[in-house]
Amino acid sequence: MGIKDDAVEIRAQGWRTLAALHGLIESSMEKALQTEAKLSVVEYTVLDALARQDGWHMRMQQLGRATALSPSATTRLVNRLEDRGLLTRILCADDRRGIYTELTASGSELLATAKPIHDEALECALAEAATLPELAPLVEALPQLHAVVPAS
Amino acid sequence: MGIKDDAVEIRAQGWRTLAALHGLIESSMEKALQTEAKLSVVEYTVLDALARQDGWHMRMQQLGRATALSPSATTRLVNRLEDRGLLTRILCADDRRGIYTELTASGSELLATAKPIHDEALECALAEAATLPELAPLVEALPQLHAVVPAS
DNA sequence: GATAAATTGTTGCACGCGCAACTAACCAGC
DNA sequence: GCTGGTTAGTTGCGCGTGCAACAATTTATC
Repeated sequence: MGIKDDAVEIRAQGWRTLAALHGLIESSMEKALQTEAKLSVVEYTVLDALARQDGWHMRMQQLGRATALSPSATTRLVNRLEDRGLLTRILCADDRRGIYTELTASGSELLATAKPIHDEALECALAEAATLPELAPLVEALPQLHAVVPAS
Repeated sequence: MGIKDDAVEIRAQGWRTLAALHGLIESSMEKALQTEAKLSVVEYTVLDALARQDGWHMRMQQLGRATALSPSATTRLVNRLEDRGLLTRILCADDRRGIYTELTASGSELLATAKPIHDEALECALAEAATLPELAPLVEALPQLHAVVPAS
């Protein structure tokens, strides 16, 4: 039974580390994006996700899953961004319940100016986290997750 | 310059994975703890952190850092838990600005009943995440972070 | 084709959060 | 001891979020 308890404790420890690093990055990135681009982290996430689809449309539900947000929060998030002219709703023809969203020109423009801010805040937060002994292992493990397969 | 861009993109990818996994775990654990123990995730985190100090006292500020919460949120979080009789404020004598918090008996009791719920929700969420190809690598990397050094 | 069931997205409401401004207590320097 | 500056914790306020209930559309069953 000791072995099983160990597994539980190891998972809990990993989760605490994950949550701590997430909180550190998110809060510092939130401030940077908010003051320099008038964007919250989730708003940036949406713009970035839409841009990454590149011409492909995303439904509200996919947006909700990509941001871990409830349907209602997704609705209002899209409302805010639409009111600012950063994206547009597109009723899709084959399923009239569904709603696609698409970046506008000023949306991709704002994303382009926000990306360097996002990237720098991320690098900065990771550097700070690397100095904390309980977070350093996770910081070092992150880049190795999606290791590039050496070109053949 | 391509190399530097790669590093930025790899960091961003790691951050997206981290955020996605965090959101998945947090939202599923939130529901479990909320319905079965009337506790939010942060509230559980506080009780757990206090219990882990085991007799040692924590200041509000430390609590705020442990939960990545603002000072005001920390105050109200402690208020809620104190109103429910789960912890008590203790004015500390040598610095009369500082406030220590301590688990009450019913606080540790509730924590004891909530821990299995927390652990099971975590295991369940990790299992689900392991089935998603973009999250699986991080799920597998987590337990290895604080690897036990083989006894010499 | 009509009805039931499931799915998609939107609104009313209460609640927890961060920011800014504030009070209280400590800590220089003199 | 008193003044200026810093730190710890608390409140007012606006805002974003989840939950539950809802309207609109699709899909299944007969």
